[in-house]
Amino acid sequence: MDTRKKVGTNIKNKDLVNRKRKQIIDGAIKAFIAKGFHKSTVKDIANIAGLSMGTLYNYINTKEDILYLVYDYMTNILTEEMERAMSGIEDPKERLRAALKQNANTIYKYQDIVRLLYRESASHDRSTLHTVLSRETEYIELFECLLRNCIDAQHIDEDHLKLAADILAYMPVILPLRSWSLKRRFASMENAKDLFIEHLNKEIEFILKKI
Amino acid sequence: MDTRKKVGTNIKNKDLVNRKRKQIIDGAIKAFIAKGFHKSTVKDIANIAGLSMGTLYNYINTKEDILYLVYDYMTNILTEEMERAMSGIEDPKERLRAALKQNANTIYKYQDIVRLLYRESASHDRSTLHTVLSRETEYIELFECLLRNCIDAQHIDEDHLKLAADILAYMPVILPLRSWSLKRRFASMENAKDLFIEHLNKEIEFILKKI
Amino acid sequence: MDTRKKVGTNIKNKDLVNRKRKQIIDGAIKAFIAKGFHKSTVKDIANIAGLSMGTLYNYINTKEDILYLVYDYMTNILTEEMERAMSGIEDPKERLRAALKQNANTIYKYQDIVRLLYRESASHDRSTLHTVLSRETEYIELFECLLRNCIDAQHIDEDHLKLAADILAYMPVILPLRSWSLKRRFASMENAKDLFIEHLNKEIEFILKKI
Amino acid sequence: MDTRKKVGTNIKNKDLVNRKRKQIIDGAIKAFIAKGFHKSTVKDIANIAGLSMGTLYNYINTKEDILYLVYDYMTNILTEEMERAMSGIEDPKERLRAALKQNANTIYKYQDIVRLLYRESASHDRSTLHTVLSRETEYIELFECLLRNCIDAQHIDEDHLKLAADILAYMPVILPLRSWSLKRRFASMENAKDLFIEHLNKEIEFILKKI
DNA sequence: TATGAATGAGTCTTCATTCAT
DNA sequence: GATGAATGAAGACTCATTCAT
Repeated sequence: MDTRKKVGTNIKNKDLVNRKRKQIIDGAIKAFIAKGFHKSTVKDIANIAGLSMGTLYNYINTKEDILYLVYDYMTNILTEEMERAMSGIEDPKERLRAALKQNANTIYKYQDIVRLLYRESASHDRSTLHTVLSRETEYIELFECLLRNCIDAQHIDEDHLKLAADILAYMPVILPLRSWSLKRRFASMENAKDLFIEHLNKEIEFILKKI
Repeated sequence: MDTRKKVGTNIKNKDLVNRKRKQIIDGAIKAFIAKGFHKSTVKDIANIAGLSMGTLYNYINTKEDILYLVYDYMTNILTEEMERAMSGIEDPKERLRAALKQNANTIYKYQDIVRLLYRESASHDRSTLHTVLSRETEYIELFECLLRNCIDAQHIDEDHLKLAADILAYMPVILPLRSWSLKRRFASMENAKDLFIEHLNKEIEFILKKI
Repeated sequence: MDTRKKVGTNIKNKDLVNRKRKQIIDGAIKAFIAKGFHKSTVKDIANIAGLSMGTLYNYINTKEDILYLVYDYMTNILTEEMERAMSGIEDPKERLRAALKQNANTIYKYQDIVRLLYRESASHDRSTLHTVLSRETEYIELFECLLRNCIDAQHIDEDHLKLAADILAYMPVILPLRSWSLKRRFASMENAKDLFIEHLNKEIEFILKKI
Repeated sequence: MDTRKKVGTNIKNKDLVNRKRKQIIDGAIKAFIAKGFHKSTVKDIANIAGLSMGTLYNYINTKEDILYLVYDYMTNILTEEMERAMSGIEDPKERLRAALKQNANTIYKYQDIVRLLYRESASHDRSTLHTVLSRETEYIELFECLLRNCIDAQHIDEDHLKLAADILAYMPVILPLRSWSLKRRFASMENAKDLFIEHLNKEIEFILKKI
């Protein structure tokens, strides 16, 4: 599975590429959050990123590349934060707990970006979309693996295990996707998030029993 | 709260408006599923709907109106199907079960449209977005009401009740939003859906205990 | 010179045609004054006139016909009012005075329409434009004739006579064309008009001497 | 009073903006004279100006901006030519004479543009129209000032002074607005213009006496 | 490498006119 | 004669991408 995609550039200096791309990503996130992908023009993005159009296009090939850079950036954060949260923990159940909690927290912290990426998932071109979906599956399988380690191998019901992984990985996305109603129905978004993590903890217990 | 929006038209004959709009909705759904909202031109939509551009514009004011018509259509289906599923059932718990099951089944049946509407939710103009989000909240409150009837009034923890409603209403959306990975990770989408509904049933039990 | 133009119609009944056309003219004037010729749609005009589009088009062939109907209506008023004002007056100088005064007063009274017709004079189609300009010349020649009767035939300087006619016919158009600044620079438009007519009277004297 | 309007542009290089706008103005004048403002498409204008549509739109925001650019161009010419004509002249009456003569000559020289601007004055958007009318008033006040200097302050009748300014500023517009009939009624347009200026000279004398 | 002006295909929307009922 | 729905050509404007400097 090809779960990475190379974005083309004219520039030789790798370091420079990384620095400028970070600038592009930051600008794009601001632009996309403000206006969405389609309503943000490449010029908007360049302006917010503090680059000229020509320079911007030295580091990408198409507007869609920018969306992918943001996607890649966010996915890396999610993965890294989760690994950081689990590092040093040995107990499988504790690892699972730590991973899920961190996952929810990261999604909450970056909710604007996550919401954006979900909404704009149809804006990737066909080949990028494949990469994105593959990477999503990879991410779910990570939870599947964590779950598997918590259960006696003989008793595993594969289907239930997979569904559990899917559901656990997916649920925190409620925070960005329903933030509007959550904000209105709870004291604050923070409050909703805390209640949700509390619920998630019980859910883990419940789910492990059912597999 | 204004949870409906009137779409403007030049046409006086109300019946005709309804008939033609159904045609527009059907065409738009096909077009949007094939290419997404932005990549579908108004001409595409008109052609697929079997109308001329001029005629199409006699029944709407802007391209975004078309998206709203689709949204309205789908929301009505969800509500009506749910009401149909509960009709005749008295027991609160059975009503809840029936509603949730039907909700999941409808979302599954119309997964292409639901996925579409989630993805294009950023394409509504500001005022329409407000309508859409208000209506979503209204929908969640419906589940809140169903849950409330299952629980002894004295023991209700309002926050947990609300969160439960949010989660239950939201969970089936996993079917359209993660269909790609579900398809790949399970025998079939149908299979994933059945497993999911099975899980949902247990989840109800679990959640009712926790409130 | 063809100083009239026939506007086509499907309708046989002449009386009906006249009645409906008056309705169209009234509606069109309201529409044109409010939005100008180009920004008024045929539908606007039909609505204001209290007709359906289909009916409207039974009495005209093109949108430009409507403008011509208004033009024709206004030109007839100008001519008739002037004739009425002169009727019974024998003395050439008095006839001239009466004509010029009435001309200014009519232009003032219908300033919105006159302004409109001047502004939209480029909107007539080529052949209609010819009619309009011919009719304008005819109108100026009317003043030429009135002037001629005031002067001893032997002393007439043809060029000065013609210029005098042009200027006298043209000057009152200052009222609609500069109404904006006149309103701001004088106590009222009415006041500006009175001053103007006063000036015109002296001007006649002055001009007659110079010819 | 805000008698200038800034037209928006994407281009940073001010010099370039001025050069390209002159090109646009020249092209627009040709197009508008040939077909009028409404019948000239933006593409027509761009083509005649030797620009691509995209480039054209880098120097303006709307089609109406083009009309305003032409208006601004013509108004500047009128003002500058008049100032040039008066420069070095001290005697108030001679200054007035020089100004009025130059005004008539400039209007005659640019009669196509002046006619155009009068006809299309309704095509400006609301806020631009205000600018245009304010600037017109400013222009009239210039004549008012010149007249005032010719008269003994004690004897000034303000109303007559203002009306005189209005009339003198307005009269030469007869040349473009009635050019069609003037051409037909006089040996040539040139001839009509000369007769008109001769008349204007006598008119000045007459008017100064009456104030 | 950086810049920003140039490009023109592509899109939404309008509206004068026609025509079936 | 009256109605109003249907039509589609036409036009203003946008914007991703390129390229000369």
